[in-house]
This record gives sequence, C-alpha cells and structure tokens, in this order.
Amino acid sequence: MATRPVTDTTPQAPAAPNPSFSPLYQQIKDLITRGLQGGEWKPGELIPSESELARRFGVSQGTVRKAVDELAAEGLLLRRQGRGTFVSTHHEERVKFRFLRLVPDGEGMAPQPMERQFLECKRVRATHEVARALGVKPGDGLTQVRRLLLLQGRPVVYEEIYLAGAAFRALTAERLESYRGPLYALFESEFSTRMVRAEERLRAVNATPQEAQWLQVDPGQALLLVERVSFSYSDRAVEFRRGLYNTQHHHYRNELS
Amino acid sequence: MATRPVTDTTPQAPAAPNPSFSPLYQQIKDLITRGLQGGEWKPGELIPSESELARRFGVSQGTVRKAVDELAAEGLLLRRQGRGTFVSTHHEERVKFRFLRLVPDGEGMAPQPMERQFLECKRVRATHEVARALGVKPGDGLTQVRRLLLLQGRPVVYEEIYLAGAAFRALTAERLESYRGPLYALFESEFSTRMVRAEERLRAVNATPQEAQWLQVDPGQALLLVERVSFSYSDRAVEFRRGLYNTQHHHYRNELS
DNA sequence: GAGTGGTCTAGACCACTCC
DNA sequence: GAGTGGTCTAGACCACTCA
Repeated sequence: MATRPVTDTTPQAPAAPNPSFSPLYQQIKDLITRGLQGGEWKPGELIPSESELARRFGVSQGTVRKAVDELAAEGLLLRRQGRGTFVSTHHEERVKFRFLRLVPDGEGMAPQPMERQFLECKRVRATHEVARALGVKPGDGLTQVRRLLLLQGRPVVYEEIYLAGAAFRALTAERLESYRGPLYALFESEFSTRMVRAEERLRAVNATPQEAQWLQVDPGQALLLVERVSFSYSDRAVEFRRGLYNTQHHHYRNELS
Repeated sequence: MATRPVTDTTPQAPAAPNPSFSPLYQQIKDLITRGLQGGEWKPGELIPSESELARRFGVSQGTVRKAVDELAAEGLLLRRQGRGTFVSTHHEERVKFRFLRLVPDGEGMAPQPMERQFLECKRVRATHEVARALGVKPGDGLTQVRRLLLLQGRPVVYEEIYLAGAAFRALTAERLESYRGPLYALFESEFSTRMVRAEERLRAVNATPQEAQWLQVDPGQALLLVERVSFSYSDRAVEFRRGLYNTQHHHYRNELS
C-alpha cells in the first residue's frame, strides 16, 4: 500500500486550481477501500488505528478520521470506541437483518429464527433479464440457488438466487445445507465476496399455481415480489435475487428520510 | 435563543466525569432543531453562517460544523457551498420523490407528471388502528383525505390520508384542488408542519371489488399496500397514510445498505 | 495504565457563489 | 473582493476497553 496520497504536492503546499479536484480524505477512502477489496483486511478483522493510518498515508489524523467516518456511515467499517475500527461482516448479530426487511406483524420485534430449506443448487445460463441485472452477457454461466424460508414450519419466502463470478462455481447443495448462519456470511467466508449494498424493486403479484404450492397458499393469492441486485466492493453486481414473500402475517419494513 | 450551550463549565475547563454526558455538538444540534421547530428559520430559508452560529452559541466553528453536518445528513438542512445552509423544504425539485418511491418500470428515470384527483376531505374519528399509529386516542378527531394519483389518465395509486393536529381542521377540498405541488409542500406552507421522516409497512393484498373499481383493475388483482406513518420535528407522528399501488407497470424502489 | 476512538479548539487555505 | 461552506492540520483532553 502506498505511503503517500495520490497527489503531486505536499498537503500544505499551495496548489494551482485543479480541474479534477479530489479531496485528500476521498483519496484515503479509496486507499482503504482498496485494502478491503484486496483482502488486506478481512471482514471481522481490526484495521490499523487512526494514528497508524495517518502515519502510513502521510496525512493528519483528522483526515483519516473523516475518511473512516464516511466508510463507517456506508456500512463498510464499524467503529467501536476504546477497541478500534473493524471491517463489517455479515456474521454479526447486529446486521443480520439489514437485507431481509420482512418482519412479523406483531409489534414485538421478535427476532425470527427462520428455518431454511434448500430446494436446488445448479449451474444455469443467464436469461436476458438476469443478464441485464448482473451486467453479464445472456447465456453466460451462473450459479442458481432455490430455497424456502420457513417460520414455525410454514413457508414464508421462496427465493431464486443467481450468482455471477467464477468463485461460485464451487457452491454446492451440501455446503448450503451444512452451513449455519446467513447466506451472505457464507459468501464472505468461503467465496471472498462481501455484499456491500443492494437495490430492490417491489411489486405485488398474484401467485401462480406453482408458486402457490411452494408457499402453501391459494393460487391467485397476492404475494410480494422482491427483485434484488446486490453489489460488492466497487459497485460490482454479484447477485440477482427474485423473492416471493407471503405477507399475510409478515410485512416489509422500510424507513424514509 | 440561548447564547451559551447548556453546560455548567466553559468548553475548555476540565470537567468531572459526567454520567449523563452529552457532547457539545449534540446540544448545538438540539438548539438548531428547536429553532427549526419554533419557526425561527422556515423551510427554504437561509440559516446563519457557521461562524455566526459559532459566535452565537459560544463554541468553535468546528463544533457547529459537526452539528450542521449531521442535521444535513438527516435531511433537515441543505448545505450549498458558497451560498450557505438552507432549511430543507418539500418545495424543492430535488426531494419531491423522496417519499413516493413508486417509479415506472422503464429503465429511463422519467420524472412522472402525476395527476391528482381528490375524492374527499372530511373530519372523521380515529379508529383503533389509526389511533395507535398516530399516538392519539381512539375516537379523537382527524382530518381524512382520499385521493387518486393517475398517470396518463389511468389510476395508479389510491390513498387514504389521516392527519392529526388541530391545524389540519382548516384543510378543505377546495384548497387541495387548487394547490399545485406536493401535498407535503402544502402542509409546510400553510399548516406549519414539515414532514421529516416516515416509516412504511408494505404488504401484497388482493383487491376488493371496491378497490378494484377505484384503480380500474380486476377484483382479486394483487396490489401493493403501503402503510405510512410520517413524523415531523421531534418525532411527532402527524400523518397516517394507507396507500394501494397498482404495480402492473410501476414498482417500488428501495436501496439497502 | 496504555491504547483506541470521540470531542473540541484554533487557525490556515481552498472552492464556490454572488455582487 | 467578500462571504460562504469544504478541506486540512496540530494539539489537547475525554470516554471507553482491556490487560
């Protein structure tokens, strides 16, 4: 890793107006992000202290602080006073439901001990729709996973998951079955792929006979269709997910601000 | 407005460990929020400069900066380099679709020139469900608005809106009809109520015959039910909204991070 | 007690907007 | 050119964690 920010002048030296001006802290952000992406610091690990990073990058601690602040706000890092700054991970309890926004209707925010039932894991070719979402060519190879999420033995979510990237060739039904913990934690630990953010599109649809059977509802029953594209570092689209939620006793929770 | 932060010691003076410790910038945030809430600075207006606020509150500019930064991140203020800091408003183009997350299916982010059709505006008594959402007593008086949103002449959204607070007694169908611009902008300008954040619960439901008629779809058609509670300053619940979205050619867009 | 992040200050200079 | 927010620095002290 470089020991100097990407700039021609020392920080204090007066510089001519720069048309492609990029603040120092932004460059530090990029350097840290590169370290995360390259695996220098792995999810769950402690990164160097602010003063250490300031020394390493040749900037003041305040500048490192601003960079780390923003990365923490974006969810890539996690600051803990007195302990240090950690790389975010899907293994933490705190963030397990950051991506699954479905919660039981009762007011009590009961954490949901969801059971999982994997139906299938195979290699498929990308359809036009999935290819567009993932930014690959139609016909390219993808890994597909189909599964159910159940609450108290009753199916609540049916999902089809499409994964891009050669790494996921190695994913097997056996590995999915045996793994305890969130899917994204598995991807992180064994496929070096951390999901950083996602975009979702929601629709209400009437259950087809097939879908009705999977979710044990009547055909025509209204279901919440959730299409998600998940991105890893550097906005690389990695996963496309098509989920059908039975919202008779659950709802999708969202906050606007 | 106070000219000193709420603290017994001068900022530099060493203080005994404080069990109910609150950082200075947090106190400044509260003071600014109180100014917004009390109408000292109205939506769209310019607030004093950082150095002016620092002088007024007797703290350093850096402390004011941190307070304003957070208020801007929360959407209450809007910073514009070279011009100053403004109170956020629903009148701005930029934030018009911050609360309505429904967008047309086409990739092109075509701004939607939605027509509105007000069906009714009357005083009603709060049902248990609405009372709980708004934190009022069942049976309390509320103002109810029912309306349709249309795109190219076709209804896409049916909404029932419940407004708490004596101010909204004065709301009339005529005023709604004649007002150009978002509903929240009207509330801001004429009812001194700025919506700051909202919580939504989404479900898929089958259209009742009545609902099907409003939205010109077949009975049983899957619709997206969006229940929203909107909050003004100090987390005061002001509005409950029950919306039915036809998602055949639109979808609800959400970002996770 | 040592080390970490969190707060606060003071001062400098830069980029942007408007007169 | 004056005024605003934006960046950057240097140094001090505080709150928290852990050994």
